[in-house]
Amino acid sequence: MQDQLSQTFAALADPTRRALLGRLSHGQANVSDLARPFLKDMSLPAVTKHLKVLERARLITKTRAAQWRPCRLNAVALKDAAGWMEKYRVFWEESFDRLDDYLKTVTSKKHTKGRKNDLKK
Amino acid sequence: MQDQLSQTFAALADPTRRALLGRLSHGQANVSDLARPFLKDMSLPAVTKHLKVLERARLITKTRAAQWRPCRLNAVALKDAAGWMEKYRVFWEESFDRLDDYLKTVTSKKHTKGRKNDLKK
DNA sequence: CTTATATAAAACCAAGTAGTTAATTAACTA
DNA sequence: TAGTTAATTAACTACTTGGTTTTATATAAG
Repeated sequence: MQDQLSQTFAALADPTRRALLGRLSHGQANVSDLARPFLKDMSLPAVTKHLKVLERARLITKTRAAQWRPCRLNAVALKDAAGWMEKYRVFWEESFDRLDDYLKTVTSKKHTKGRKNDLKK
Repeated sequence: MQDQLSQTFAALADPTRRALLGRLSHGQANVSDLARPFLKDMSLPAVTKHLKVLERARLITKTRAAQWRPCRLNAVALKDAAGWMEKYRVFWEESFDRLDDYLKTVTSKKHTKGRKNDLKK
């Protein structure tokens, strides 16, 4: 993976990782705390790997305290991802706007060729 | 991939696919129109595959018109993804809030064991 | 009926992902 | 020093991804 935005979205494309972020939104935690809820489903190294993905995507930061590795949420990358999505907000904010936009698209493509199809709309 | 949200984020984790969505935000287009800007970098089947990823993630809808396949943006899945991110908005909205949150986390973990470490903060 | 156009499907490959178990490192504790 | 706890690393496997080239299908146009 190359660019930051792709890395962020890729890191979010996994329910385990999203749950880890959810846990960290309540406060910092070290690896075994974070892993505990998942140990019925997967091993500790699997969680460590997920954390490494989140760390490389700069969604969390890991520090050191004795043998523990406290992790904290880092929301900067989330901000960028949310910023990218903002451009599309207008497309879901009201469904009648989408219809309006659709009609504009159709008419701008067709208006040199007559308006037969307008009957249907 | 399993859940809708993961599928959405995974589909967004590629610059080509994000550019395709960007193009579709200006109006519907068929496959070869969409592919044109990318044909220096990759083949047409590659673009078709990207479109299929977007389609399975329900980010676009493909219809039929003669031998063309007009594609349109479908923002519902984007809405859900943006909705998920909303929970984290508070973590990037102002950096001093993050520091405040951090301090609350630290003190709630340590206040039963004395406050020796508070000197450092 | 033949040919050109638009798109999809098939078969393949290299690289990446998500998991495993086993071994290793590092720090505290007795 | 020996043992325990926390976490990482290594080696391996199965699956997925993103690309390729080649082949096929469907529609339109002569």
